[in-house]
Amino acid sequence: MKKFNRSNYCGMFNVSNLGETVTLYGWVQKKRELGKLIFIDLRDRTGIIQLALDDSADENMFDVIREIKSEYIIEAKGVIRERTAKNKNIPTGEIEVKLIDVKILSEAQTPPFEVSKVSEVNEETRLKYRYLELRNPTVQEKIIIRHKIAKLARDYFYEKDFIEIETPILIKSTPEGARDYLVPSRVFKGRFFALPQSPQLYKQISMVSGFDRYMQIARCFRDEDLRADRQPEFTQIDLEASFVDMEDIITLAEGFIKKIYKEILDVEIKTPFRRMPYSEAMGRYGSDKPDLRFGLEIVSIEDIVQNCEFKVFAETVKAGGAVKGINAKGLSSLLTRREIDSITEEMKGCGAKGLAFTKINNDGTTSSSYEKFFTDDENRKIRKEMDAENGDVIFIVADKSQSLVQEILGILRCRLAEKFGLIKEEQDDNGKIVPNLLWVVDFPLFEYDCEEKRYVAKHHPFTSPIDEDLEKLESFPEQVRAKAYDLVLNGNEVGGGSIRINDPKIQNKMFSALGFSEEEIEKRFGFLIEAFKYGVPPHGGLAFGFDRLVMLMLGAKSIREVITFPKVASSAELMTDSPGEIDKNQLSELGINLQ
RNA sequence: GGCCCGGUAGUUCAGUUGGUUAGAACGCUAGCCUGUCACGCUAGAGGUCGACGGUUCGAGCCCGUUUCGGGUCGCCA
Repeated sequence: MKKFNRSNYCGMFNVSNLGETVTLYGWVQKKRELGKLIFIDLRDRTGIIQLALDDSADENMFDVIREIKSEYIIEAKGVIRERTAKNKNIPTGEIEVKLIDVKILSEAQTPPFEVSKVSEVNEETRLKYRYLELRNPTVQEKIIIRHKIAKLARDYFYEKDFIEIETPILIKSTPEGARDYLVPSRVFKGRFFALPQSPQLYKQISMVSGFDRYMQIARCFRDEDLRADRQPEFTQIDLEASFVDMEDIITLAEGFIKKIYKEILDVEIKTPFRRMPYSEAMGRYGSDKPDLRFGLEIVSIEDIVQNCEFKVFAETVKAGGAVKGINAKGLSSLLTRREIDSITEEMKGCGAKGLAFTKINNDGTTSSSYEKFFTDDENRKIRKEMDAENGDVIFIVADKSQSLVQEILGILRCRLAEKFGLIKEEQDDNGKIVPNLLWVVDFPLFEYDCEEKRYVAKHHPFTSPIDEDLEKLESFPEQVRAKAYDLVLNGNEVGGGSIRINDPKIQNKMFSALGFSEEEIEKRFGFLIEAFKYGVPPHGGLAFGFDRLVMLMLGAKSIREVITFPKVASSAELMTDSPGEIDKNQLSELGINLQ
């Protein structure tokens, strides 16, 4: 057996290598047999190169080549030569390798689908054979770009003197926020570790320790239901720094986003990014992560309808509720009655009591679910307020909950934009699509939890209030704004953080506003409070949702595309069939008895 | 937990008002083929129509249940 050494990767050769004798390793993408002339497309992670065998080769070579099938892994030795017939569709299409020797390194069963055609295959099948799907260059490229962004993150933050610190995966459960994944303790029967939802407390402790600037590409876990952009385990680019304010963190983050877009996509992003207070985002777009690439802003019509004959609207306003709408500009010809009905049903599914509409056709005729209850004057005013003209469709939602009305209209505007292609992408000077970036700021510090009947931290309990709102912390907690900031990219939350509390008095007020007892504080966060007693620098940080960021940069439809081994909606992993069953001995060792 | 969509050869799909033996393409197998690159030609194998139950003389098709996958609302400090 000859000892071969790899010359280079398949995709790295071109006409400058003519005449070179090379040794290649790769996967057989395709074999084309034309009698005594045989071609093989050999694939590795850099591309494809054609191997050629003609009757100048000896009979043994033909015997080996005839054995070779799709996805066999081979070692091929040959000479680079110019092709007789060139293929302009592939980068190596000018050249081919005239085979001198070939060896099968691994045979392969016929794969359940063709690696080159994975885009046509059902996702369930692809995920079961994820390793085959990942052989596809387009699929593989996303994982490689993910790697490149991770490298850029390390380069960028290392350069700025951030220290990468690993924090534990087995931690203490602090049941606030998302559901924890739990890990039973063998030694302490009946007690459990939790997997971190984020390294939040550890990164703050590392500030107490004086590391000053922390970064970690951290795996996080949340036992909640999945979405197209949400997995139960995901990765954050996690940051924390001491002696900084919100502006420092925002500038730092903007520099990072600018860098990765430039390096990966050659897109020029302008800084600073736009900022918008939470109240404005909710009021105009019905979302704390508004997509500003299209209009359809929310319009309030409480003033117009408060004294109208239509009781649903008038009484809602009298009860302190909201009546608001959006104008689906120019969509009347696309929004058939059936379409409107189906949208109405969908909005009901989101919690709307109903969805009132007025469709103004291009010829000026209208159909409306509510105009008959209003005077001509009132209808005129509503249309004027909505800026409605021929070709438009007005949608109105009424509810005693202001925020529900906003949120429903927020969902509606996104659905309409998506369905009817209303999104207008901005381009940079080179015609490349620029993402729409936005900081949402001035978040409320608290939000009221109807189920628990108490205030809960909107961000987390260590988020600092805005200085000027401090005095309201006890009197009007719902009015207190936080030094928190979320980064929104094309209507997706891709990062968020805050300046933390480092004054024990404020922290205590925060806890009491949250209704925590002394014992609860001690039990949940005792170690952090204790640590802070020994001195804590002013600090704050931010975490980017790494998977989501990669997904959006690559225009992927699902976060699963940028995670090498993702989970499906039920949170199962199809390739390994996890979670798996545990045998009785393992369970009894842990002191666990299943019902 | 709610709502919506889907499951038919290995893969992607078609399958008429419910009616004989469920089709096509790609892939696969065998044979032929010296410039292919979506190679071509010939022949062939391959199906518990997701599962269970019901209606019917008869079910891939209708009904119910269930399972798996996708989307979404709730949820995700």
